[in-house]
Amino acid sequence: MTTDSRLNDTFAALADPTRRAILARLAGGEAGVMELARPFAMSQPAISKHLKVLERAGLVSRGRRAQSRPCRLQAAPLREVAEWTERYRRYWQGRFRRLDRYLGQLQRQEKRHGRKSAK
Amino acid sequence: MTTDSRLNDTFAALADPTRRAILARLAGGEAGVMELARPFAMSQPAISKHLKVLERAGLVSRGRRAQSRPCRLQAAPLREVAEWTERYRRYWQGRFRRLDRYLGQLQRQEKRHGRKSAK
DNA sequence: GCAGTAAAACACCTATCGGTTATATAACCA
DNA sequence: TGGTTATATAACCGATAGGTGTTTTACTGC
Repeated sequence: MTTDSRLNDTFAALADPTRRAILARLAGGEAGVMELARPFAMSQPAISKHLKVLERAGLVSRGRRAQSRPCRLQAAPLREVAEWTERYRRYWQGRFRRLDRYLGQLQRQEKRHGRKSAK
Repeated sequence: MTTDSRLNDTFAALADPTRRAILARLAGGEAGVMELARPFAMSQPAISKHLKVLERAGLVSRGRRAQSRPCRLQAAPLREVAEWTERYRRYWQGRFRRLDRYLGQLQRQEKRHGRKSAK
């Protein structure tokens, strides 16, 4: 498993709002499937599937505690996401002013004699 | 468009290695579709589709320059990703030692009188 | 052993994804 | 005009994602 292929799974897992909400909930402590499912208008099997996706991505791990199989957050893959994103930080920060001005210029040109207003 | 729904598109766009490679290439400066397609064993329409996904996510914008429609990186959505990820930083860093010990304990218990070895 | 409960597994459906080939469009050049 | 180049669009395809309802499995407590 390369970092790159792990990023595939991680990003894919994070692309669903239900799954992000589950992670947010788990940030407050471990929880069982029923408990995780409660806030959602969704069946228990659906939540189990989401959990499996999160588990494959290494974002949650599971234990056993009576009949419950509590999930807990595993944040390591998020570190990889943060590291990947970091490489682009300078592009959204105020550096590259010269480039920004140039690009802004292009954009204005485009607007001026370009698209006739998309809806 | 809420931040949350934008994150859906952004994460989904980033979940594909071809698209991440395109972004990496664009970090070095703008490029046309043909140029972006060259390194991949993939047809030009496939690349155009990937670009449309990136464009919908606001990660690239496009100009016009003779017959070419040069793409350039728009990093703003990546900032949102970074900000979202940041909320979990403490979970992958060395803090929460107390919690970690507790969880490790649970895990050991689980191993001791748990699953009879899964395959 | 039996009843109850949490979760998983199974079978199924539909929509979307990621690719293809073929064709259309748009801008430039002769 | 007609040809060339760059890109987009359309139609199609197989695989997978994300749901559903129903059925098992695994554990607990009597």
